Amino acid sequence: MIPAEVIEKYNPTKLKLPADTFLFMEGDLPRFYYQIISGQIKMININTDGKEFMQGQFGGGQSFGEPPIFHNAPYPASAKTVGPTVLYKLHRDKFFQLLKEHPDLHLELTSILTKRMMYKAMIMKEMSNHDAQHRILTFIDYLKKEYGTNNEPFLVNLTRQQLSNLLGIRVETVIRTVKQLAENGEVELRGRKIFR
Amino acid sequence: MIPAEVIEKYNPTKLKLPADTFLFMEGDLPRFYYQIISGQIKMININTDGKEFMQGQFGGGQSFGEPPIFHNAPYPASAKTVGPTVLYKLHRDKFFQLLKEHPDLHLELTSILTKRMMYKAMIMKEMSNHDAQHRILTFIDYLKKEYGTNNEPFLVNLTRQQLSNLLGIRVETVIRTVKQLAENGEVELRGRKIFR
DNA sequence: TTCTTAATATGATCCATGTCATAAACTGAT
DNA sequence: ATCAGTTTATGACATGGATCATATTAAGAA
Repeated sequence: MIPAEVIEKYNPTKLKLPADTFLFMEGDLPRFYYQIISGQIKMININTDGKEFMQGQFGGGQSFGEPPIFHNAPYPASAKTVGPTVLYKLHRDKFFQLLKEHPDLHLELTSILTKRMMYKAMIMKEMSNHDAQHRILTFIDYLKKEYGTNNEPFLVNLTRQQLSNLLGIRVETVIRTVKQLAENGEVELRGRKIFR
Repeated sequence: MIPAEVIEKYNPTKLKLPADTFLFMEGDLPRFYYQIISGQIKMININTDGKEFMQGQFGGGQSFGEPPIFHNAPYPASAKTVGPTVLYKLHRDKFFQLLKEHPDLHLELTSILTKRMMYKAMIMKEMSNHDAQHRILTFIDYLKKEYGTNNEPFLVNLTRQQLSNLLGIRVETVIRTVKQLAENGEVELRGRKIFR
């Protein structure tokens, strides 16, 4: 999001992390702005019973975990690398300075944050709807609208396990519900891949 | 949020609405920035079965419904007045101009948006936790931390119906669960009022 | 005050999803 | 090619919250 040549003027640290490593934990206080150079980060909550709920996932060029920086509030979720990941780590003070000196980038950040808010609003709405078919279908439609091209059958490039983590539904339920959706003709299964 | 003297330089309209009036509906495209002068607005989703889920509620001085403006995306929820409400209505183009000309207010907006994001993250986490007691208790603790003073017993100034709408739990369940929480000693009931 | 509406309350019943167990299919690493 | 870990799959069963019905209490309007 922040161009490399800009962020590097503010003396960020570069961080290299192996796969499946926690960068920070839910409850930690934020001190840095993070931006991914390569790799992926997921923000997750772990329930009391050890089940994972994914708040979001971010890849190359994307930043994450900004909201608590603005309030010195504890992180609402933990950040974990998905694969080997390299990222910029910029102290919050410098981050604020950067925003101040680059109004255009500040506006871009606002744009990104509002997009994530709309995503969260959608998920919350679906979660308040206790119908698994509806939840999964709406989510797939969101993905299609967001990442799909034209009217081609759209490949849902997520495992059932991931859908489970993203929607807060148990994986067995996802498996059975996807099967139902295929029987209804709402989605198409090619092998195990889900299309819509 | 935006001081009256600033916003008025951008020629906003003033809108007076009676109670229980929809300002815009889920799915509508956004054209204006809204800021409440007096009264209250709630942002809600209505499920297929007519049940209401509240995304947020806003009062005097607060703005709402900004995220879609940044993307020309449909509102993820409807806005409805709670009581008689007066608000500023500013065209999006002028709103962006205002942000550009007032970096301090832009930063304040970012701060407000990130706070709401953290709220949503918390609710999502709780919603992925299928335990009613936990959900209600965590929510009350959030309110206490946010609005409570010191260590005084904190009055949860919401009806069980409102808790139901905010958490996506049926009102009967809220009633029964609050009763359980009182029996556990987790909350105190004075009459029907909930304290913690 | 009276009327109307919303909130609270409680019991009975239902059912979709969670839970648990087990196994096969797949994937990636060594 | 082999092994370990993950994903998908399926059945049996349990259960917490949803639903439905009904009644009481409280709050706000006329």
